[in-house]
Amino acid sequence: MPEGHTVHRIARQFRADLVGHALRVSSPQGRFAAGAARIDGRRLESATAVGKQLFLGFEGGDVLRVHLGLYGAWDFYGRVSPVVAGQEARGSMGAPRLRRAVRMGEGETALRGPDGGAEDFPPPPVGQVRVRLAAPESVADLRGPTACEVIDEDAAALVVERLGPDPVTAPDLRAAGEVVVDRVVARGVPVGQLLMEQSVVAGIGNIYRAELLFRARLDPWTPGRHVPRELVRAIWHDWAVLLADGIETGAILTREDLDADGRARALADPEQRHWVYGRAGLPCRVCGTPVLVEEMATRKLYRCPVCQA
DNA sequence: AGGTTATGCCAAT
DNA sequence: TTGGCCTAACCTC
Repeated sequence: MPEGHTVHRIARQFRADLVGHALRVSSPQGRFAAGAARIDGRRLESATAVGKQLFLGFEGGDVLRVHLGLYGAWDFYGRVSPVVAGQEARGSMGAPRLRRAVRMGEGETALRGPDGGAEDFPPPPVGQVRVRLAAPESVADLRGPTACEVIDEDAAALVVERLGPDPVTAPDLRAAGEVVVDRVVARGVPVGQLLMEQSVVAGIGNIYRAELLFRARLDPWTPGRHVPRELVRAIWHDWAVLLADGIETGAILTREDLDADGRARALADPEQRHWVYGRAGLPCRVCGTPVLVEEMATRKLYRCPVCQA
């Protein structure tokens, strides 16, 4: 269940271990057989993330576009290089998975199953694998995506055009922020809903939405046009900060009140990572008022009714 | 074994 | 606004 930070980490993993190699592309599950055949044997030239979308550019111009949706994930096997300096590599990215990466040698990892037994390489596909991308030393398996298709470069550019700015890919952070401000204040829709609209700003999901609004002490139900431009600007820059941190750590940790030790504890314990997300009924960490959970456009919305008044 | 839930999004109504 | 997609973990029974 990825928000923007996960997809950027996946793009990094591809750049570290698969870009530059001719890939064997298959669809063990069978549902993507035609698409796989189209790019099988070609060299992977690029891997880029914009918002929650991943674009894998192949020799010849075709692009594999992948969106993980609610429960998609990539599993990496074989050589799984650290994505962030000094950080152990992980074998699974996306929805929570039982399998975990285990260090094997200099920057090398292999996956172990729940039984702890090492698997051989390349491992037989387990379960519903939509696509397997295989380089000589590294394999990436995709399961449960909401979108997985081969398109040409023009179509890929069109998808990106329809997305709002992403702090990682925006050429000018400040200018991109003004685009987001204009799009938010032009609408009467609640700001909590607008932050989740990928055409307004790309990459924010339900957790970052709840946490950004708490950090801004802003009521999610405030209509976009009633939010001061300066406050939208601040939220955009805060999003850039949280996204960069999420890419580094691989976790959504939004508690700016924690010191280094507190951060380390929160990274190990998901219950300590957030201000309000997933804390319905628990006391607000600032004022003690029970955190509210409501529905907003079919998604759960968490907020403190006192701090975010 | 079966039901529920999830960090998402689209088409149909 | 509703239902569907699609996968796996995490309950409860």
